[in-house]
Amino acid sequence: HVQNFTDVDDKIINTANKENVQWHDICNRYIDAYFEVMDKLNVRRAHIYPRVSEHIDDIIGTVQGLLDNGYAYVIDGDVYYSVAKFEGYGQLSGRSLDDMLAGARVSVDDRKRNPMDFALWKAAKPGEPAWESPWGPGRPGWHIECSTMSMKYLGETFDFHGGGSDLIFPHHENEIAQSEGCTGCHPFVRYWLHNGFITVNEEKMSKSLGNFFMVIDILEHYDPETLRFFIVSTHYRSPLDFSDARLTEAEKSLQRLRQGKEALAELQAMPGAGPSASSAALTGKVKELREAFMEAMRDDFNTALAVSHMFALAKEINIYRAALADGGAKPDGKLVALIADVFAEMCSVIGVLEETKQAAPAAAVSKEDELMEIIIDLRREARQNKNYALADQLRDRLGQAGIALQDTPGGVKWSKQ
RNA sequence: GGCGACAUAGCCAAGUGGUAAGGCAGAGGUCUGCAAAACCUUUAUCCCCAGUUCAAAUCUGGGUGUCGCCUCCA
Repeated sequence: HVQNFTDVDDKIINTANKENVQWHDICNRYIDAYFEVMDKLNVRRAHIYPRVSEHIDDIIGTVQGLLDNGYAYVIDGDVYYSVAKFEGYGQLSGRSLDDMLAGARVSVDDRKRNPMDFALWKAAKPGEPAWESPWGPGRPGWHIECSTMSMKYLGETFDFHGGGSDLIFPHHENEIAQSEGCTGCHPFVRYWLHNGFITVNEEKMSKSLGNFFMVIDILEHYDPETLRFFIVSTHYRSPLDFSDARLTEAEKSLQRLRQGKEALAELQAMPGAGPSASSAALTGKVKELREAFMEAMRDDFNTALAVSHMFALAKEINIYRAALADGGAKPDGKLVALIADVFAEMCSVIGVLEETKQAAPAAAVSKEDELMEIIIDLRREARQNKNYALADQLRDRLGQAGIALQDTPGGVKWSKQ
């Protein structure tokens, strides 16, 4: 699982110039914040996080390959991709070059052979970071990095490529053209996974519309688990409308599963007995629910359907417990163990109500540890208040003192260098 | 204007040919001194019109509505 960071782009450069800091400081700030939030949401880490700035040579290699194969041309230190040369251009987004030109509202750069041609390499401008290349100093275009880095770590063809559905055109379309044009290998990607938008009041959440809010802000009002459950409650391809009412609803739904888990804990605490006719029937039912859950997940990650089987399991637990209470009987020990396994497995797949990780045995906490904890807390608070200057300052000064901070799934860790 | 997606109960949301999962809210019930909490039960014929089929929410055509892409955001 590879997830890349675009740490070279116009917005970063502009922000760095405005704040009079290095562009990579801006990147580190946001990458840190990203990890912090994803960890809270219980999002598992990818295996590799490549950055554009660390793969310039690879990117130059891809551009050169496209030039060699006749898919690209150089103009004044810029390198452009010639879309007309790539036969399958438009296939992913279901539009032809003619369609695009008919509806185009793009201002035409008459140096380009075709209005739809896009930049692979941009000649350097004053005040911008630049790298040497065979075409002069410059920086990568906006699509090439994804082709280069994904293929470097995953191969010329790989199984899944994700991204928002707004990236289908032109970004993913261009990725295909670049990758297949360079390698001659088809397909570049076997399955595309395009997620729907988060909307606010039925409108796409975006920076340009100004109607966005940040996860860190939402987490001031809702548990990370609630937010996660809310997101999972609909299929990933569908749009998801954000509102307090929806989140409150998710919170209540999740509460129902928590109750089921508590009822299960009660059953586990009771002395077990052997199987009975009714427990045999329930055992079959539980196995069916497990299979149905897995089948839903196998079918293009149908989380909404999968979750419904969790509710069904919770209901069975409640009914079983109630029946035992009425009759004063003991639960079937093997059945209870099965239910616990299945429930835990479902929770693990969905990423909610997981068993809290066994806390490390309370080792002697040194004064140093305590102090660092205070500093890390302060930095977290600064970030939450969007005081990034202070947060960065804290990190930098620790760095000067030879102490490195690192984001990990368990929180921020520190180490002496 | 070009291209595409979607339209299911009060709300959210599964379901790609065979008589509509689930959650929230609502209603009824169990429990409780009352109440709350919790649990159980319960609530739709699938935007409109026409067509294909023994059979359609699911396929086809037309209409209406909503959203998205067509931007150096990647």
